[in-house]
Amino acid sequence: MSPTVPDKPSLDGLERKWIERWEADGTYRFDRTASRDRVYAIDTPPPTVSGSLHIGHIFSYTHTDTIARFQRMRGREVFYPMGWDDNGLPTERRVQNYYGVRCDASLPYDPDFTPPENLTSSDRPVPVSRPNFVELCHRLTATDEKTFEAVWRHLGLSVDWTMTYATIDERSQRASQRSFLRLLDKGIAYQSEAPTLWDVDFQTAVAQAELEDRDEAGAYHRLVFAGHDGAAVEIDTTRPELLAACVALVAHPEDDRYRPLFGGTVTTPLFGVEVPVVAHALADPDKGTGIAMVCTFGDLTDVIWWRELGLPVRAILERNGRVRQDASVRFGDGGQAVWDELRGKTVKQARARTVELLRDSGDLIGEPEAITHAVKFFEKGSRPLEIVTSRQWFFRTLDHTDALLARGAELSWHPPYMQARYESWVRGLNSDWLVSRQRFFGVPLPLWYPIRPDGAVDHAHPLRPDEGRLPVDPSTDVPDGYQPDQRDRPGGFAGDPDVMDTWATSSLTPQIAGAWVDDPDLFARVFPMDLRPQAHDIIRTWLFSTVVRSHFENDCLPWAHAAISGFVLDPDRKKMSKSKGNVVTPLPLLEEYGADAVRHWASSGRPGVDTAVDAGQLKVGRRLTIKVLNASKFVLSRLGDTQAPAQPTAVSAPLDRAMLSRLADVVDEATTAFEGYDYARALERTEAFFWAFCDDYLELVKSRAYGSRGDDEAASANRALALALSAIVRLFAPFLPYVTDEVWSWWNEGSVHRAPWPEPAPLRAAAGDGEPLVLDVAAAVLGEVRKAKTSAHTSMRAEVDRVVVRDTAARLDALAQAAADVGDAGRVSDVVTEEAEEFSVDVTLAG
RNA sequence: GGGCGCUUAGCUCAGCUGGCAAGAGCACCGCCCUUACAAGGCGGCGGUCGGGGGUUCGAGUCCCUCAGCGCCCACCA
Repeated sequence: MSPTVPDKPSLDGLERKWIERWEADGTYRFDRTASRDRVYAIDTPPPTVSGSLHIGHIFSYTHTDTIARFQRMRGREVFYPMGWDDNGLPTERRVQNYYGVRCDASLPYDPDFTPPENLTSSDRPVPVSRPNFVELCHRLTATDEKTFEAVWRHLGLSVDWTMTYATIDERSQRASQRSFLRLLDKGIAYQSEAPTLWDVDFQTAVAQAELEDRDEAGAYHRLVFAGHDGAAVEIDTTRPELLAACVALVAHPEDDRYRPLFGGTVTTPLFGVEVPVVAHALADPDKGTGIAMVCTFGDLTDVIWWRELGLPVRAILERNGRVRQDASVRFGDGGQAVWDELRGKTVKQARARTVELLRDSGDLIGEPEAITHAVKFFEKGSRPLEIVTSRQWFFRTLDHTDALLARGAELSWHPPYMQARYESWVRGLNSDWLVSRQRFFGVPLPLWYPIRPDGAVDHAHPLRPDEGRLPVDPSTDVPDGYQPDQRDRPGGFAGDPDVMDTWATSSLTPQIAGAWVDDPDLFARVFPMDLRPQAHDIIRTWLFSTVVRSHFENDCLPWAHAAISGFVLDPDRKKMSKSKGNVVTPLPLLEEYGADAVRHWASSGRPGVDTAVDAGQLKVGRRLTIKVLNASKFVLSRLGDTQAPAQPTAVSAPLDRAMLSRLADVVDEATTAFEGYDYARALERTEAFFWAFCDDYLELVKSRAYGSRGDDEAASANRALALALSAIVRLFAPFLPYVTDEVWSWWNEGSVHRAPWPEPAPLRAAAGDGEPLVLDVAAAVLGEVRKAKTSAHTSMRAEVDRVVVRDTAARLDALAQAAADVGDAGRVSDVVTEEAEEFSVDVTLAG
């Protein structure tokens, strides 16, 4: 094919052109007839669509895309779907704000409902039924997904856009519910009425994986408990408002100060309740006064003491975080009056009032001592978590930590040290995986419960659907053997009101994308997958939970490799956050620098390494893409001028052979790097070669390629240029998909992204005995000539009378093989050599 | 408290299994309209590779130790 090169190559319009072409040609379409060994399957992270795309998304998805493109060029059929994580709390919050509504599950469905218009921030949210609310969630996520897809296409992700899924769609719900029921059969899923961490604003239970410690201002309050015979016991507490929930005092069994009290009782201040003094090894003699107040429940240590010491429950907080109206406690003298003061108050208010009362009664010793301490929060929450007792569903993980650690060791981690995070998480697990949530927009737990004749719900005997009925919504669907009018009636049934945690569904992305059970043929071709790409912050959630599900469901790892990306930091290397206002949005960058340049920046961030947004680096990428365009134009213009020989010309000139030999090494290095998931190294090697190729080789060979040394010499140069350009464009293709496909199209049929990845062997064959030293010495001498011209303030076109090169015999031999090219490139009339120990050059300019 | 990572030119970072007379880009300074490229090219300035020990013919590269920064984990009255 004779090259067709534009006169003035430009980046303008390239992105639109190639986005359309790739779509029309189905360039990235997955061929599902490919056998498993030819398939490379990627478990793409489904981005949360309830928000805007973040530069961090651009960063890590680009990493994945370079690997996808490399594998495709290596001949693998790449299974590269895209999911949308639209299920869960973030969507609920966005829908509430966007439409100005609030879900009220007690309302009936209103088929004519339309959301309020012309919202102002002062409008109170409109209550809507759960089905109406879910409709709005679907409506908004559908438009959000379109926006996201447009950005991904702009970035040039080689996703197969015919294969998308959403974590709330029917297929995901079916997979999620099916897996839940199977885990129920295996005894992995179980329900339990137990104290769990609870967010009082979102009014839902929260799992260990969603916790976040935050440093909060607090205070130690020293309180006096009355012992027998007028003795007093002092304790320190940060939560005096829980005094009414106190069920015991606890100290270390070896603590001589308190040993005499064990087995006896003391009386709480204010409330006058008698509580036991008990011993437990977890009590730390060095903390506070060495003896602690156990409340139901102030923190997770309280839960342990309560459980292991068989203490009673005195719960005083409602699920909304306020003190209950009725205490389940019999108080001593005056206790009821104190309670009356506190009930209905928030934790904060109750704390303040309690302290006042304690001070008045003389039970507070000294003043509270201000401290800063870590407090557990729901990662999306704004108030500290409380602990309340509720019925929840769990998946057993604690019994399986050894197996899960073994799975972690089986997985190939890139970079390897990320495995340590997984291990420390698994080793630190302290509860089973809590999967039920008291929310609305999620996959429902596929269960109902019989209602006994006395009206009590019989949670111990859940009613389950056959798998063929899935997905089901127990709030509208009816269990087999029941009629709709038996819902919530004695002798009838009740639907489980809860939904599953978002991770309970997104942990099945390999099964969902691979159409587990629904399409066994596809599933067998793509599962277990090859790659899970993701950022390091969700190792404990998404990565861990996916390993758990695959372990139980398929008895294998879900993928062979995990490629962990770092974070994107702002230009000052600070973590980005909305509150700091330093979040960089990707679209302006894509528009200013172009997708290839943005991808170039992203690809320069090495696996797992946090990387700063860097305008300089983006400019470099922009410059590189323009350089690729221009260098290609030059090379192809040479090919166009030369009569294409029937047989490819041999590469005869030593300089050409040297360049090809060096290039073959680069191909080797880039290939090895990519195989090890180090896309950044592959890029760095390619780029370094390319700039040297342009600055040195092209300049050295230009004159000869134009025919200054005759046709045979020109043919060698042009053959080498053609081989090099073809390889270079393909090496860059995973990083710079737009400019490479543009350039490739100038002299090739078909997309470069379906072209074979370059092989070193043909380059080595063409290079023959090529000695890279020839290129090195020639470039070094040319550099000295340029330096001389620069310091003489003359043009690079200035003629040079004479150049004397002193160097070792070996290097002078190498130079001799390229002396004519050096002379032409430097416009040197006479190149003279003298053997010497050290390299040096004398340049005598003409005139 | 345990663990992981980082510390190389003013800035952002490469330097993989030890051989480097220490690299790139940006920034800075200077030169050049050179027929692929002036939204460019060429050249220059700039570092005792965080500190201290050790192994070695040889250490930015391996070992020990200390310090600073960042992150992960932890039952944090």
